[in-house]
Parts: sequence; structure tokens; C-alpha cells
Amino acid sequence: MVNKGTQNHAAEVASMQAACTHCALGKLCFPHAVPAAFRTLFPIALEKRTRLARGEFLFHAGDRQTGLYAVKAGFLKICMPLPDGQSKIVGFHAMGDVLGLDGLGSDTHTTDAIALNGCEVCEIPIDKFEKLMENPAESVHVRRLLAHAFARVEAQAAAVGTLSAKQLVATFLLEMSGRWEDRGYSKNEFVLFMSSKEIGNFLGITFETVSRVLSYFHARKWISVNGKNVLILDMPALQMQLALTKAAIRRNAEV
Amino acid sequence: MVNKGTQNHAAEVASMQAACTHCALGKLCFPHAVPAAFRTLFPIALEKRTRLARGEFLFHAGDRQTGLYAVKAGFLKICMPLPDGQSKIVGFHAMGDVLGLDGLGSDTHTTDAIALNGCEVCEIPIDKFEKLMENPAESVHVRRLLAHAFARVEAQAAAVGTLSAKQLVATFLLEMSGRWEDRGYSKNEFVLFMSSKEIGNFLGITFETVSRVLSYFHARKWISVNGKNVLILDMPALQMQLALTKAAIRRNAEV
DNA sequence: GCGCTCATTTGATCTGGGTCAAAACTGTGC
DNA sequence: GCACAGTTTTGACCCAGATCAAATGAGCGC
Repeated sequence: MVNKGTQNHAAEVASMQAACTHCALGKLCFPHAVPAAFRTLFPIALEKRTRLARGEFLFHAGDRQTGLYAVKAGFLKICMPLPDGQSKIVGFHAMGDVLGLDGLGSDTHTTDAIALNGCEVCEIPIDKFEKLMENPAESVHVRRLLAHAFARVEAQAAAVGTLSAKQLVATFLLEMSGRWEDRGYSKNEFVLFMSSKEIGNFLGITFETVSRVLSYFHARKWISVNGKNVLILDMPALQMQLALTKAAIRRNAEV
Repeated sequence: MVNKGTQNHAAEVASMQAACTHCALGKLCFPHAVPAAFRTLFPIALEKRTRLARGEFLFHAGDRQTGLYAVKAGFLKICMPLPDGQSKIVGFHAMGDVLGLDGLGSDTHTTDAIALNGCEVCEIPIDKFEKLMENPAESVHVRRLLAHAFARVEAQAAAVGTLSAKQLVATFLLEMSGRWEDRGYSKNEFVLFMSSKEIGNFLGITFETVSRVLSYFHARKWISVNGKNVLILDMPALQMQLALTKAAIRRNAEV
């Protein structure tokens, strides 16, 4: 049984490897945690592609997990439902990111994943994924991927509730800049693919405050905003904003 | 080589299983994610015990990861260093919790773990852990553990920066209550093993505000506070506090 | 182009919770 | 017991950012 499965799997990988080699994603697939080796997952993923229109759900919180997803093109937001029926955005994802890890704990998604624009997503069916995980080398990579996601969210949790509005927006811009850079684009000029409301929701501030802070940065010529296009003119100035922690925490930190 | 390793491992497990069977932790070990099966890790862990005094570090952010840890007794806080040299508490841990998962992504801890009182911790050396992970059944459990930790922190991140001070403190009390209940103690009467400063730091508010909110709850007879001893008198009233999300997010949610 | 809807900007005001200060309480060592 | 250091509570005041409102602009169907 294992033999048969493994052989089939090997054949699949072999037959699809080529497709991924030519994929525009190239080495961008899962770039953060696992540069190359993890890409063996990808041929499996290619087997099932999904296209989503703006506003469509890739999965809902509470859905049984049917797979893991890799973003091929477009942008998605991840939303956590709150007790009162509203929801909070806990992350944005773009090309090369892996989605659906939250479901691995309980086989059920704890968040919604919603397309911000037309996007294309590769799915790794969960049974294929689990079979792949029988290979220790692969499972190490997924473990790393999870641990990275964990560390990233932990850092995000530390930032929100610690930083002032200016610092939050500056952090956000720098984070976006870094992501574009990772993907081989300019770190100084990029498009914010989400609305001010969504940024505010994500950062825990109102969209008016987001707008005000952007205007403030603009007035100082640290950035230039034109619609959703952002041009970073003075990266160091933005980084400087992060130097001082909100006093509330500073005072509590003397523990 | 693998055979020898596996045999040794099997022998170790067998010889130490008894010790864990009689351990006071019993089925509390890793209770949330993986009730029983994960406990095979524990015999390994028993091999190395560490005792920490109040204020001692179990590990520092930046340390190379040498193992995973299970809390046997006592309480620890997990702190994330911030750019300005201060640090933010991102979690509290007690008996039965697993620590050090943050290091699995990059082999380096991203947080400090500091004892809040005298505590005892079992260590699973990383090489033993990795050997154990060659067993797919075990690696599934660790994957679940990680995914749970991820989902928990994601939920925490959503709460901070979304809720008002009263809601944050109410959430915190309910969370603590739930934890004690999980461990077989009363959910209505427990000891807060951390200071107000630490609670404030964790929730992103000042310790004065923590104190004021506790007084507010006390005045309404929802809780009774006596030093660090908390008695919950009206659980539903506290839960009611969570019904309405902070307006800032409510307004941004209409996306 | 025009009209519509929705997003963004900017201004004016309000308030939760941060800040500063002082008093009361707690624990610990001697 | 008393002295001392740390923690918690309470009060008075202030400010960053929320709220409310109104104007402007951008995108899109027709």
C-alpha cells in the first residue's frame, strides 16, 4: 500500500516538476521559510488550481480543511471572526505565500480567506499533503513553515497594542516594502492592494487615522501617495519612527 | 544506523514510560492539542529536568535552540524583544504547556522565556526531538501542536488592538479561568501568578488601567479580588463585556 | 460625458485611557 | 516589632486617536 502510493506520488512529482520549473513563481514559492526543497510540494499543488474573483472566499472559518493553498497570483486577506459577528483582518497574503496552515491544528479553519482581487491559488489536497508528510524531510520543511508563521504572528501581536498610530503605519509600509523586495520588485515603489479601511482594521485603528498618518508622512516628503501607489522617498525617516516604544509599554516593561 | 537509533529510542521510551505514568501531570501533558499520543515525547523529556528560580531565563531571544520544553510546575512568561530594547510579553505558560516552538523556524529562539516563580521544566533535547520526528505519527502531533499555538496567537493578536481595556481584562480573566479549569482546578477561584504590570504589558495597557478595571469589576460584584487571589462571582457579566467590539474596528469591518 | 456609489481627505469635537502624583497596602529582612 | 522596597489603588489632568460631519475625488456602468 505504501509502495503503491509512493510510486504514484513519485510519478506525479516527476510529471509535474517541469510545470513548476517554468512557473512564473520560480524560486518565489514559499521563499521565506524553505527556499528550494519545499518546492516538491508544488507539483502536487498544480494539480488543482482555483481562480477567485474579488470578494470570493477561498475558505471560511469553521470549514473543514480540505487542503493547503499557495498563492500563485493576486492578493488575499485573512480574517478572524470576533465574538460580536464582526471580523478582524489578521494578515494579507500575496504570490508565493502559503495559506490554510491554521487548519492543521484542528482540521478546521479558524479564519476566513478572502480574495482582494482576482487571484489564482494552487491547492494541495489534504490527503496528498498528509501522504507527503510521511517523508521526514518534507515534514521538517512544513514544521519550519509553521514555526515561521507562528513567529511572524507573534511579532505582529507584539507590535499591535504597543505602537502608536504613526509607528503602526510606518511598520506596515516597511513590511509591504520588504515583501515586494522579496518578490524581486522595487522596495521603494509599490501598490497597496488593500483599502484604508482594511489597513485600519488590520492595524486596529480607524481609516481616518490611517489617512491622516499617510498625509503626515506625505507632507514631510517621506513618502508620496498617489491613489494606491506608494513611493517611499525617505526609508530611514520611516524606520526612525520605530525607535521609541509607546510609553505605556515602556513603563510596564520595567518589571 | 536508523535501526540502532530506533531501537535505543524504543528502549528509552519503554524504560521511562513508567515514570511519566506516575507523573503528577498525568494526562495534563500537552492537553490542548494532543491528548494522549503525544505523550511518547515525554519520557524523552524526563531525561533532563531544569529548575528555575524567579526571574531566571529558560532561554533568551537569539539563543540557538537546544531543545523543546514542557512545563512541569510553576509559571513562565514569554517576552518578545522590541526594536527599542524594551520587551513585550506575548504569553504566559503553566504546567503542561510546551515552550520553545518559536525556535523551530530558524533554529534560534525569537523570544525570551522567563520564570515567574520557582518552576520545573522538562527538556527534550533537539537531537532527540528530531529523531522522534522521523516517525510520521509523532510529527503529525507536533504539527498540530504548532498549528494550535499559531491559531492561539493569531486570536490573541486579533483581540489586542480590537478590544477596549475592560474587554481585554475580562477576556484575560476568562482565559485564565479556562486554563485553570483545563487543569482540573476551579474555574471560579484562582491565583493570578503575574503582576499588574505584567498583565498590562501583555494586554498593551498601563498597570493603572488594569487596576482600575479590576476595581470596576469588583465594585459591580462581578469578581472579588484579594491580593492575587481572584474569585469570579458573575461569569456571564464578564462574558457580556465581550459582546461589542470596539467601534473603530466595527466601522472598518464594513468592508 | 453624466450620474451614481464608494473611498479618501480634512476639519471640529469628544473621550478612553495614558500620564503624573501621592497615599495605602504587601511582603521581606532584620 | 520596625524599616524599606516594591506593588496596588485612587485622584486629577491631558492628549492621541476615535467620532461625527462634510467636501472632494476616483472608479464604473450606461
